Amino acid sequence: MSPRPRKDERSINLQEAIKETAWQYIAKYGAPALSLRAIARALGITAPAIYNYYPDRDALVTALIIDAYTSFGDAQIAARDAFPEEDIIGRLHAIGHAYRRWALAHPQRYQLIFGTPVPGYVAPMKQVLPSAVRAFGVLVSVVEAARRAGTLRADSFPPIKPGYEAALEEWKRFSGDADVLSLSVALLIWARVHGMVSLEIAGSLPPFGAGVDALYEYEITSIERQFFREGES
Amino acid sequence: MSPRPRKDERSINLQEAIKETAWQYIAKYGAPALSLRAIARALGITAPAIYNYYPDRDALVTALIIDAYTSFGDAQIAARDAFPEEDIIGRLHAIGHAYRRWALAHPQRYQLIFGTPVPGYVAPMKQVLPSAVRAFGVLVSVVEAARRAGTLRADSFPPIKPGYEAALEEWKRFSGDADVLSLSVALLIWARVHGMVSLEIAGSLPPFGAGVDALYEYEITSIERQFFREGES
DNA sequence: AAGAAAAACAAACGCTGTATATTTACACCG
DNA sequence: CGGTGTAAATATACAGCGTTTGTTTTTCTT
Repeated sequence: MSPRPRKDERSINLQEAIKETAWQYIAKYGAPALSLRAIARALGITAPAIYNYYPDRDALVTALIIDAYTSFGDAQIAARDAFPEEDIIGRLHAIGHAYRRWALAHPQRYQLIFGTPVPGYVAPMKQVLPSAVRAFGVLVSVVEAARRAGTLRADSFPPIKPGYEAALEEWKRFSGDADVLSLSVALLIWARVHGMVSLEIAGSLPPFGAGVDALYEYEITSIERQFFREGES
Repeated sequence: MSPRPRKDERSINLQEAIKETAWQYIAKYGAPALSLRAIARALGITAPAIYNYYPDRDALVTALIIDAYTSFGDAQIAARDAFPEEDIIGRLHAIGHAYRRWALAHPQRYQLIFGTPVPGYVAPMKQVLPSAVRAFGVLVSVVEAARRAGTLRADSFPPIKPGYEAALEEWKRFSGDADVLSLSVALLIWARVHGMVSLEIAGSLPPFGAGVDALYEYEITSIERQFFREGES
């Protein structure tokens, strides 16, 4: 009846060790090649033993995705907080470049998050959403700060259909009770950045070489010019 | 010594039938779940028989991707040619919406093209590039037409590093010998459109409902306003 | 008719995720 | 201190996968 904690050291370590080994394999051979048996082999255990820590492969993938989102969010939070609260353009710039830098540094993680890396897998929103919202809430918070400061240039922004406030509760919690407008603008910015980064990671871009840097920088500043007024300093 | 054409009817039919069945399976269960054995089962043949038509699964996937690109390109060409050559904004608008319409109508094909749908698969550029270039050459051609007409607003566009002309030969063939500037602008537009569409298809967008339509329309017109001057009519 | 080549097949190999049943080892309680 | 319950790891097994190999059937050319 009473849940009996075992030695607890090895157990928890194994749970983490499984994820760690999984990351190594993903980094080496790509996310879709993830194999429970290979992980078990590397850890010196048998494949079914993993089922003591994750009910099935999808659960492991979910855990990996959450970890990836957390790392992704950390990177963006750090980038944002490197600039003072009032320097909205500075924060935006930093976030945009941190986004690409993280994605290029961990392309497999990025594809694990946004791609369809595993055959039958669909991410369970309930578990993933919090960490995802935390990561994208960073951008939302800065946009919202601009809106509050009156430097958000979004007069002609299309009115988004109402009636989905409930679904966005979680977003608001992590982004300082952002307005729906800020959320929409952030969404569009996110889409632009994701578009370029995902194409670059997938190798779908022509061999522009170092030119991609310039193109990305141009896109970031385009976004800033389109949506943000200079703050009165 | 002499290559002997067989009855040719059944053979070619089977080659096409394999692709057709593959599409049905992809539509039903998604691209990553593609299985040679399942295809063979549906066709009433054995799995190794497929190897007479495609050397391995990757070759089949490549053929499918090329077909998808062709269909994708057809849709964009049709959209463009529905407007007269001088109506550049009209053509851009049509292409943009045709892009999303095709992607939403064939999400699996879209992910097959841009995602990493099959475990160990990497698309062989040599075979895929022509059909890919044909599809994106449509946008490039319209941007180039604007440049020639003097309505392309890209003064502040970043200078892309030179030295990659050779790699872009193919692009030029399909886009009316487009200038490098047109190519770069088209690339940025493509990235923006792809960003929003890919997020929508992946289900990563919040449940904006019909609001996505408005958001997409806004993004399209934003692109037009940023990069294109009204033609003197 | 004879020979060559293409197409299909049957069987097998090694791999995968997963289910089941069994053994081992630890933690607690009387 | 010994018994007991539970968690963790195991061995075994199943069905499915892509692919290889060797063999047989079919079909066309000469």
